[in-house]
Amino acid sequence: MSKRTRRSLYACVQRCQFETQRGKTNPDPSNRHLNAMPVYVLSEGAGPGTRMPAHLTRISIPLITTRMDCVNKSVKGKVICKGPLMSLAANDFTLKSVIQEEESDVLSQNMSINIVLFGALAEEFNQTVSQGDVLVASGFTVAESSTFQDDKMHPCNLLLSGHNACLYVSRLLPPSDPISPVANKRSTILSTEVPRRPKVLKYTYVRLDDLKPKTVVNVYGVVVFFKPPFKSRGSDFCSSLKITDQSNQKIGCTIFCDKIDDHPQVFQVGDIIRMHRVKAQLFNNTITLLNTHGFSVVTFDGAVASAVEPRTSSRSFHFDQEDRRIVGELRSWAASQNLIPSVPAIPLAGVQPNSYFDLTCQLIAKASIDTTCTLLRVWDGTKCPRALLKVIVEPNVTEGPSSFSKEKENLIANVLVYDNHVEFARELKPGDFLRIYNLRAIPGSSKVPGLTSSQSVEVDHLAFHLHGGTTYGRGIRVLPENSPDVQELKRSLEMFAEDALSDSELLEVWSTPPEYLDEDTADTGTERSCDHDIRPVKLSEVKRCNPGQIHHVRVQLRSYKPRRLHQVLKLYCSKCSSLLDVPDDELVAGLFSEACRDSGSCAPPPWLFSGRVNVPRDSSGSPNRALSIHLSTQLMSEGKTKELVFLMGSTLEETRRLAAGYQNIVPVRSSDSHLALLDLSAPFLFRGRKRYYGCKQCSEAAVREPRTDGAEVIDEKVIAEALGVQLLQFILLMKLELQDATGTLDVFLWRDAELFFGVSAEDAAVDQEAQRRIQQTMDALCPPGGNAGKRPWLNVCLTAYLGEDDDGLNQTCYQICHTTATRASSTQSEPV
DNA sequence: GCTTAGGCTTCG
Repeated sequence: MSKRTRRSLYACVQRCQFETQRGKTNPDPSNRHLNAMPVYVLSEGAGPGTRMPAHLTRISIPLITTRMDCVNKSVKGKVICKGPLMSLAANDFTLKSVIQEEESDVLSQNMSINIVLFGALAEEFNQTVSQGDVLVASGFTVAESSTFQDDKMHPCNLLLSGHNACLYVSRLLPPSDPISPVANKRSTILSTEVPRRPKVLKYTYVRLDDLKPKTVVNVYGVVVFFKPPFKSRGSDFCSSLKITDQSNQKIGCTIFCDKIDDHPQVFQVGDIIRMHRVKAQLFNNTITLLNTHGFSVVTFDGAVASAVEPRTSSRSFHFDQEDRRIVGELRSWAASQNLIPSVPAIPLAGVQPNSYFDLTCQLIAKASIDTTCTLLRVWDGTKCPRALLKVIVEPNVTEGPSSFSKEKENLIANVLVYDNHVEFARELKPGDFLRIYNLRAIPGSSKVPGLTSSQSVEVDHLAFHLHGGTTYGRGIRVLPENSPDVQELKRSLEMFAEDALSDSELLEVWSTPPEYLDEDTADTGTERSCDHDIRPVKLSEVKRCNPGQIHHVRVQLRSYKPRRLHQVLKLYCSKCSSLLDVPDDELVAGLFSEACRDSGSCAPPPWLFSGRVNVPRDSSGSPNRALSIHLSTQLMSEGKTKELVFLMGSTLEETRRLAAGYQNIVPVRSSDSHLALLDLSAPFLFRGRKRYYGCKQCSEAAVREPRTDGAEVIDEKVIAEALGVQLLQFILLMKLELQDATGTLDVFLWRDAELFFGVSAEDAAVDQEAQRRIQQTMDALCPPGGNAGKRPWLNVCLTAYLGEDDDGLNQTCYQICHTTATRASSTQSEPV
């Protein structure tokens, strides 16, 4: 923007304020052109809100209705369309524009709305507002949209005219103009208006080859070795670390703190660590670092692609763009140095006998065997191909459930922890997520306490031992709920959620301890299923806390989005974390007909047998077509002709019909005379009514033969792996507005959405019953058109975490976890 | 308030 335009805008603001001061109210629309109605242009770079009147309550565009009370309400959106200034009469104008609510994470219909401006406001809007600007409107009225039938946009229009109408406009500062007058002006305002702002501390970090003995410094480094906190002979826990940086110096660090929470949250080699106030000291002629008074530590995941999320128990810590930069540089440097171990974490399914490995798992139950040995019963959702050691213990010494279904029993590993780890294990609770470091898999071990004589003759089983001592970083860490590893683990454990919900044994693990249940549970719509030992707090208190904490709240559901429940369903890539809408049938059908066009002749690979199949007719009597199919000769020889076919030249509808007769259908096309998969926007696999999608970014898709190893079930995972497809996961994503006496809070429901609804996202994609259940749950928690009195009170567990807003700035986000909607008793048609 | 550990497998 030029200086000149800006001056005129400021003039406009002043003039508008002048008009406001005169306090004229002019309800007569014929006079509206006489008034200059305010278009306030806010400081560039700052969002609207910086100088917005505090009495305005923002209302979300999808929630606008003609029945709403518009007094003191505001609406915010980006100008996505600006119509021409139209003349109604001499000196009277109107202008139509479309604004859209900017919600990148939650999409809903009705995110855009027409706004119609009249009189001088239309003129000013025409002169000062551009497409792309973000504006906040207030003093509007709501009318039915006459164009709703045609544009399908929003059933309402916003009308802005008269004295009360007001627009606040903001636009971003062009990055190429860093010393523009506005930028200068802003900084002047800041320094004069806020002179007592606390001085921003600037931390300096010493490179690891620049450490001088007896100095107290701040350092950054990449962890190349660590021992999780262990009890020292003194009064503290001790963490032992070795870190390095671009100087390639490797420096040992020893941290003593009496609380484990204050120790560095290092979970794996490659993590990035920042320490403030550590002392360099000579020991054996080598520099080591020790924590000193005022010590603080923050750690980060070391993966180049992961979010820069500080891990700390500190309630306040300094973290800015400079830190972000340093972490990024250390990550890329570490990646180039191969510092991150090639075998990061091994699931139970991948354990090799006689190996040492780190296991990420959930503790299901534990039992003391004797003073030097404790049994931890854990699972990670994968099945170890070897028979596992069985340990029999008395039910009365077991904490957590003592018996399980056969299916689950097969997934449970018995871990025996010895000596110093026994004390640590005492603090663990069933349900905890753990990483056990340097666990050893021992084949055929027979001399185990608690073994029955009949089992001791079994020699082909694997035993897991955590030997005494701390060498090689041996130990156990409780992983925080928000760690990506835990989230991934939970996703795999959720595969067994159906068992879990019906298993009485899990109720033992998960049920809320009775002392924390509220008295009036009759009216609650949700139940917490976590075992956090914390008291419920008010939303205002939640907002005052730093991210990284868990809160229990008692709230009502004020609103939610998206309102259209099919939009709740998303596709998620666990590798690159991208989130996609599920493609609609029209788009998919288009991709199929496009693929039909290039289904010319091609030479299939030798492992495929080619044939033709007749498509079952549909009721409309469409022509009977024969399509090319290809079957794996290996599977054919095993008589499994229905298990997997590659189908060419079919329409979406035909594929859908054929899917009734084949377990797995992979649609293919001809590309440069060889077989290829369709564009990955289309499902790469049809399994009955279920469709599976792959990530475009993370897949290297090609038609390859699945390794089936005889008995193995051919499912979407086996096929995705064979085809080089990174399988996208169905997830449910919603944004809920919670409310209690102290205010409202926007929270996400995502990670535990399946638990919340008792419905799997995959089922929600195909099963009307599952969809109905989600709808009924939301209707029960937030009755449509109902008043606040009808909304049940909900007991909710919230996790606060650090996320990034659209501008890459840190923002505290909230997520509902460990919470289940109770089967609504208020809805009549609830299935049993 | 002071000390603790200061890597480097394996009894069970």
